[in-house]
Amino acid sequence: MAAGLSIGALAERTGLAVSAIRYYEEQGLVHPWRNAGGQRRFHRADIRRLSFVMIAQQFGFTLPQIRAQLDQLPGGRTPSAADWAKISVTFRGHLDQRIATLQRLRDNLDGCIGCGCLSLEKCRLYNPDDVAAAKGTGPRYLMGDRPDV
Amino acid sequence: MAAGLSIGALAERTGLAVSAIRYYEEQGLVHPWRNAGGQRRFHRADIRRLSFVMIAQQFGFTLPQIRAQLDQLPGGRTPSAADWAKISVTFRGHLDQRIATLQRLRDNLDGCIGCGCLSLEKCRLYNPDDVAAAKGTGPRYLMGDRPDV
DNA sequence: CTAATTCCTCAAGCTAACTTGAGGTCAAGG
DNA sequence: CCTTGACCTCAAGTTAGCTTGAGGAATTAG
Repeated sequence: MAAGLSIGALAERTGLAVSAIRYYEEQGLVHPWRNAGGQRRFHRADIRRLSFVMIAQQFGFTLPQIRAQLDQLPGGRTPSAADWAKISVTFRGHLDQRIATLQRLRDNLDGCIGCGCLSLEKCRLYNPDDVAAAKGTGPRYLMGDRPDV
Repeated sequence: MAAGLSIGALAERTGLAVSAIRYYEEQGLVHPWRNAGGQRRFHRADIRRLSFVMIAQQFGFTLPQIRAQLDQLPGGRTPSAADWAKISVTFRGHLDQRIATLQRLRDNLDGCIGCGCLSLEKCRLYNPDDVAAAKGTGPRYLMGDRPDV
């Protein structure tokens, strides 16, 4: 024991699939070392790291975005509560933005209910400033509420 | 003229790519007819239909979900303003739900800032009731804020 | 009438975030 | 020591929402 967690143990602690953890390593979200036999060993702090990944995903962040956040954690030592709190504050900001955007959309919708104008050029919903308009040609993944890190 | 819009014309009016419109037809979101030469012809009302699709996507709806909404429009005649307004009301409901969910998440986050507990089992963020917990094995597409039509 | 557009149908490719499978190695219990 | 179970790598498959390309037909402008 105490020689680090195996990938299976980490999977059990986090609820993630083993394959998912391997994938996260590939994406630079965790950095396990290898034991003599070539198997991955993880710090216990990686439980927290992966939990953060799961939460951030629920908030709509992509893995590269999450990686950027995690990269701000100290490299040498185990991250402290204060380190995590700093990241949480950033998070809170993004959350506030998303809520505000949705509320603006809702208000616009309210203005449109009843008028049935949904498709008119004048309609603010049709081309809201909020939403990153026309990425390229089509509406490819333009989900307006993706946090824009 | 007046014999229906060509796919190119519709693309120009909506800002969508021609390929996207063909794809939407395949998904049952629009139902063009064919002219003598086999080319697609669209109703002018389809501009509105496609605009609705774009807006709904910004709200995070999937194409099947959007289709379900559109299928509620009258089949025989051109949808009236009242028909569209009815759909808008449904929309408004989903929006309200999403906003409420995000606000709950934010409140939970506030409770966690400073304590650095992000990964503890006790943390409400770690396993919020709101979020459809563990779909299957991994966190595959569990974005909590997808409207759950 | 002809050349340039536009349109048609497939089939295949793309991105994100993983999963599944094949074929083989390592570790732990009896 | 041997067997079982956990682990390894690498390639390919999955879903959503489209795009791109090939090869060919229809429409339209001059």
